[in-house]
Amino acid sequence: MRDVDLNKIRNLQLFAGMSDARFVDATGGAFLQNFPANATLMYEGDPVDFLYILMEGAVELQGTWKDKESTLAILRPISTFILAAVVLDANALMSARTLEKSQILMLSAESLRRTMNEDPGFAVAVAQEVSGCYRGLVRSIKNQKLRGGAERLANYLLTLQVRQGGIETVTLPYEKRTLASLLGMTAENLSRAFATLSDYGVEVQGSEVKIARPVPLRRLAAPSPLIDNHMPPGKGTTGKAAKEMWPPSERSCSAERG
Amino acid sequence: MRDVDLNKIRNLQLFAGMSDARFVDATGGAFLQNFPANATLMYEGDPVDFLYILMEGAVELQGTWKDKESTLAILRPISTFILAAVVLDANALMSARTLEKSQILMLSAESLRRTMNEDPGFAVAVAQEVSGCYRGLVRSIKNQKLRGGAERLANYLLTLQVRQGGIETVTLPYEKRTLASLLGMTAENLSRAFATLSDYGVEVQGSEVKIARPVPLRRLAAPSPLIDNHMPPGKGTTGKAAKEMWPPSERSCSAERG
DNA sequence: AAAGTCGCTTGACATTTATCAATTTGGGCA
DNA sequence: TGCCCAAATTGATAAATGTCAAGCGACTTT
Repeated sequence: MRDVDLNKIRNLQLFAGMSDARFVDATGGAFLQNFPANATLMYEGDPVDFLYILMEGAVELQGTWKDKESTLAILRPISTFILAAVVLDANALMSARTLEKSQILMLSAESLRRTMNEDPGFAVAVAQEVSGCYRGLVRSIKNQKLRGGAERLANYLLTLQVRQGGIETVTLPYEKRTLASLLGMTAENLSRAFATLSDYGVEVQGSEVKIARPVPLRRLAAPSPLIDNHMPPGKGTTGKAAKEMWPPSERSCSAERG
Repeated sequence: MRDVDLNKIRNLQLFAGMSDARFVDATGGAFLQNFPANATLMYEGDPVDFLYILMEGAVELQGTWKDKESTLAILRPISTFILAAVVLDANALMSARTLEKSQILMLSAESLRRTMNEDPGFAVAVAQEVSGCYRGLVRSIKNQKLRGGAERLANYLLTLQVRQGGIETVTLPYEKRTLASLLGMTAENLSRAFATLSDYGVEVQGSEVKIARPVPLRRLAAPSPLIDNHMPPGKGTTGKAAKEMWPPSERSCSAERG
């Protein structure tokens, strides 16, 4: 295990408050693994022996039922995954596969559970990280149940725009069929949703999407901080918990209750 | 604060490993509140100052967007809610309202966060509880994205049957329009979904639903432990974490990978 | 008991989404 | 460069779901 790799995760919120000695102990059996694109890391139902931390590349979490499958989330570095299963020593509920060549750090689940019991700060950090993931899923369900296809796409584009620094032309970070599955629709319907958004100034060319008229697009999308996380880039790259702590909790929102 | 009430939550997994002294400290500012049916406890977007624990009654968690609303979960005693927001000191992402006359215990969020930092066992218990909630949401999203309306209803009925002890005739625990929203459909479509299931031996009379021919219904529903939690009643009433620890993690599920 | 309310159901219709088939596009590779 | 394959798009059609309106039935209120 190269020190340079461990140092990257040393800065994660998850390990922030930990003493060096305990960090070395917790990451003792860790190893860094390289995977090609489209490698399945784990099938849903599998027992979970490791916490995975994506260092480079991209990982898709998906669910399957009766020959159907759906993408539940797509992760970018640096992200942990299947943390909840590690905490509960339970089987995975989602499959995980790489979308690109990826570098993934694997930490012993058992060591981490032991460390949780020995290091109060670490247990708190884990609780925070899982809480962040939980809130991400709440957003995802609301997005899915309350919005139609074109609305989900419009909001996806606006969120992407924020994450890419607010520029006019955003770049889709993965294939359209993957995006379609993430947005809960077929590839065909994604094409049609893009066509619908052309009335709102969305111009597509390959993976480049120009948001020519943001105002009408925004009116259609109606993004909400209670569904969409528009955290600016660079603010919270150290975990899902940090993403959910932005913006700082505000008092008295009664004016917006409608 | 009556001791008899505190004793009920003393037995929760969440407070299991805690010393009596610290328990008294953590629950210091707690109070038990009675609410009528249809009382809104919290609007989405509100700052969260308390952890809520439902002692009696029923609570609906719902999300709103653009005049649409959807039920995300319905809780029965004894359940905590908005724990993730408490952990992160963030605003609520869901509204909460009572469906029936309810008794709810409210614990100071700040005290709990302090206790997490002081009591390692408690922090671990919180991490486990949130992990259980997280996995419940993963199941919910898979249910929503992978199944059609009639399939969701069929699985709901089968899960209900297990929870009510395996009897032939189950009782719907709340109004059909609420159930419809929970299942992600309109009340009209729920009626039609019940009509569809009549071909599979489902006979409805008011809130009584007779599952006359379980075998064909099961074939349609195709329940999966990776989506549906068929934990038998009485096994894990002490929190969402316990619900997710059942059944015990099994090694080698490769035969079922398909 | 009559009137009214509310939840549920049913039918007709509109909209959305999925499916199937046929091309077209575009990227990787010899 | 040109070939080849997978991805993306488009059209036609089917299935699922939502919407609107009417009616039924149980319950409450007066």
